[in-house]
Amino acid sequence: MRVSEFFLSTLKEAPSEAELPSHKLMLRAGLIRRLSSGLYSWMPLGLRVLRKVETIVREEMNRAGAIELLMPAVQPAELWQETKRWQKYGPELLRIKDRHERDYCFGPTHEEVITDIARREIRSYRQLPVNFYQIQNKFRDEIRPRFGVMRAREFIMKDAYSFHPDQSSLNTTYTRMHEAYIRIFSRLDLEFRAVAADTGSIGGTGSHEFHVLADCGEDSIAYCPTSGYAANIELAEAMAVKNMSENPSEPLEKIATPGVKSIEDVSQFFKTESCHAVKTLIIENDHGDFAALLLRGDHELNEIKAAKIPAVGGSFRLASEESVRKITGASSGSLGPLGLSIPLIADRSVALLENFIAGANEDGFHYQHVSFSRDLSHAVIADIRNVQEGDPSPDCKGKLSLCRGIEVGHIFQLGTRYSEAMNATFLDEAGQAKPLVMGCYGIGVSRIVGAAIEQCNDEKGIRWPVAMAPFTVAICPIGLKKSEPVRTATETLYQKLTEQGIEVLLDDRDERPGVMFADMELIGIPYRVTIGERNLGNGLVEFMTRNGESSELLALQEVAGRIQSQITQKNH
RNA sequence: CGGGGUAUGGCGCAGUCUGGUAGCGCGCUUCGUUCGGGACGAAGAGGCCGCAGGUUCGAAUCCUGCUACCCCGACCA
Repeated sequence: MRVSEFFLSTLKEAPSEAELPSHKLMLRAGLIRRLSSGLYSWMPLGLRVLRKVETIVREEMNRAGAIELLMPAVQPAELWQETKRWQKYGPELLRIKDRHERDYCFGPTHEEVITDIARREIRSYRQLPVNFYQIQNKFRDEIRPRFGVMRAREFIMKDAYSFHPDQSSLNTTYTRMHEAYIRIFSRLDLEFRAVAADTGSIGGTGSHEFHVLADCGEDSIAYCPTSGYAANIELAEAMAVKNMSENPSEPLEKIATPGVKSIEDVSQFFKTESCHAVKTLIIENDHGDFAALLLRGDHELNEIKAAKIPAVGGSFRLASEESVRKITGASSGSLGPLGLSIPLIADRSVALLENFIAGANEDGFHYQHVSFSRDLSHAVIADIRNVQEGDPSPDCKGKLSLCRGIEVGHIFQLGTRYSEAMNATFLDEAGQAKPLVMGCYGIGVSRIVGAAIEQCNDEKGIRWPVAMAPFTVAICPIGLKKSEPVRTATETLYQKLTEQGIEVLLDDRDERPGVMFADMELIGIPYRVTIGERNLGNGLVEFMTRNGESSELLALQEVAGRIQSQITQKNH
């Protein structure tokens, strides 16, 4: 491709809408342009990258035995009503009406549509297992779209749905998809991690997420370098941890603590560490039931874990100040577990405490020397906190570390949740109708592009992994208009590389070298060949890699071979 | 949804407090000189100052309402 026949649109300064390095670079390099909040056009250069990602995803899905199809983006409300998700999915579901006032939505995901296809098409166990996938635009009306293409409202997703006669067949496909995902992110040359995950609102029996590691990631990942354990912090099991400095229990004592409210105040007042205090959270669930959650002062509540405790009863929020007063007789800041008549749920680490401080449920008073075993033996003990750096790994083989990740893939074992709701059955060998067992597997294709830049950039711009670069090599001829030898050498090389199937971007603009170099570096082309009269006199051209590791003079005839060997080297 | 901020040419910004013919840098067009790391000179093009009302002889500027976009938050009693 010649720049004169392509469309490059680079900016020296990033538009003020962008904050994140990857977002700024995508705008500066002219990969995307914003239409509206969370809506982006893919410009020609960006589309080439997107297609690269799509191609790798498609190849690996095909290799893993999945079959491509394409479903409508707009879906009728009736299907969503069958699974009750028309109500449950909430405001993220973009609902639209047609001219007859009939309800539709723009699909945020396609379980309903694919299950509808399956119940019409699949009759016999002989047709199973089968795994369908598509690469398609989705729309999710995010609370707060941000980071450009990374949390856009309209985005491109690869979604696959598998159907099985039984769980063991699902397990086989699930494992195969897990392997396919590892191949995909490895081929894309990204630093990533597969982690055990919460199944969230989609539900089901097992789930893994794939995260591209980056500090700006919106997810926290807990992993154990020694055992290989890795899980989303939402799921990672928090083991009970004991305070080393714990003293044997002393008699309960009520202390006047005027103005002492937060855990920080408490530890200052009592001149101790926050791990010797317990915080009491009064929560209210969707049915109006209250409960008290007990956490060590230095620990954080994990809402997802807590919502699964029967005594909590599903999703919840902190109780209002009035409710808190009605239940405890005190205002927040003096709350404690003693004497409460609502269910008590204590974190595992709280249950080991023998000498802690807690509010007295009387404004301006705290207890010290509370003993869990003596005073709170009636409480439910559960894992309701987030793991912390240094916590023991759940497999007892090391200590956990934390890092941030961008979720680019998620696989689920769905079971029969959708097939039962939509009556999607097949006949087994005995002629019995059974619900189809399902799995689903998503990859955020457009998000991968942003995540890759977040991971691969420097002060000059993007540094694409070869696998997703819009072009593999840039040719920058110096004095193309003036110099006959430069022109001849440039055309010869361009022809040769093109014939070899290498994707070349020839900068045939009549620009000064600095402009060409800066642009090619900004848009992140992995290799660059500079052709100028200075070296051409000796039959040489300059070959350079984007990472700056090497810059060398090669004979013109050597270039194609060198690039070819660099690429194959990369693929191993 | 709560809090904060912004809106002036394609991009980045000044001008608003203190009302009086809309400016700077980059980019763009033309010509000339340059040409191995974002050149220089000259001449140009391009703006409903987010939208709607109001105040005023006069509004980018003051007042009211709206819209769009960005950031933080929606765990810590």
